[in-house]
Amino acid sequence: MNNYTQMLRNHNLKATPQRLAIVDMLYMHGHMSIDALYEVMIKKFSSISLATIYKNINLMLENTFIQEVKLPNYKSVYELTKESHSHTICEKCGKINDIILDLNAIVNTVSTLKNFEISKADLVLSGVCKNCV
Amino acid sequence: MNNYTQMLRNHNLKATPQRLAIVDMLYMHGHMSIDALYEVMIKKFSSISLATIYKNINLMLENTFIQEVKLPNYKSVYELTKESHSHTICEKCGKINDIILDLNAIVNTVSTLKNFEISKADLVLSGVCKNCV
DNA sequence: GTTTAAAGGATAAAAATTATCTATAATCTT
DNA sequence: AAGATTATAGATAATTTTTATCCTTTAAAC
Ligand SMILES: [Mn+2]
Ligand SMILES: [Mn+2]
Ligand SMILES: [Zn+2]
Ligand SMILES: [Zn+2]
Repeated sequence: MNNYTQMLRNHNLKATPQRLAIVDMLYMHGHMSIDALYEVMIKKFSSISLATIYKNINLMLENTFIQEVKLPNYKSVYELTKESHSHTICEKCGKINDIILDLNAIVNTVSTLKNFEISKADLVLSGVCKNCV
Repeated sequence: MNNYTQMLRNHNLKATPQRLAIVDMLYMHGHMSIDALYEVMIKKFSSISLATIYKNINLMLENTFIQEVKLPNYKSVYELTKESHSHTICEKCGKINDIILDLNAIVNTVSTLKNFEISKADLVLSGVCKNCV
């Protein structure tokens, strides 16, 4: 019994094959839109319903198993929750990459300057990746 | 003839009252969702169609008169294009604020480190504003 | 004022997301 | 291991969001 099975059960969620496959796909592909997820899932479960994808994505979001990443000009993608990080997205090829950046300086500046208690910083850097120049 | 009239005409867009009102509302309110915009517009134009809002928002986005701001847990809001800036959003009251931050250090780091040519940096800081602590 | 091209409003259509319902499968209990 | 219990998958409908179409009106050019 793998750790995602256990993790799901700890939240009173049944470890169904569909659910574990979603987690698996997100683990393998990194960032996936609803459509992309449905496309790969239908190959494994020929009769899976799109509603099942939505229901599970929303459930996993509520339980913070996964995170939504909102991107300029693109549809949202979803990823397994991991260490807080930023994203780059290539405007040419659409490739999304994780990047761990130290935003403490900025966060602290804003906290003191604006008296704003920051709990989360979402940063997306758009541009052109090295493969597309 | 105000400057937005001229600006629209320069892009071969007719300066209709509806269009100018949208610009006006965005100027006054700062950041508005489609729904919020429709709500205030219907007060001025009792028979305005929601389609008109969508059509104009999309048109103005294409012409970069306005920008879309994607926020975690909220619907997108739109604002007049101005100097590049970041946003704070209060998780308690939903208030969105502009904040001008120097992201050059980070942008440069990523550019050289990852060979990624950055054209835009979208940063949203979520937390609790001073009025909501 | 007349012309013409674009835009507004009404409405339908399409796309995206959520809700409902029932059979089934996962987990719990014994 | 068998039976009881409960959540969930899948089918489908409903709702919500966004876009397209069509015709009339209006802004801008002449
Ligand atoms: Mn990521
Ligand atoms: Mn802003
Ligand atoms: Zn690329
Ligand atoms: Zn607040």
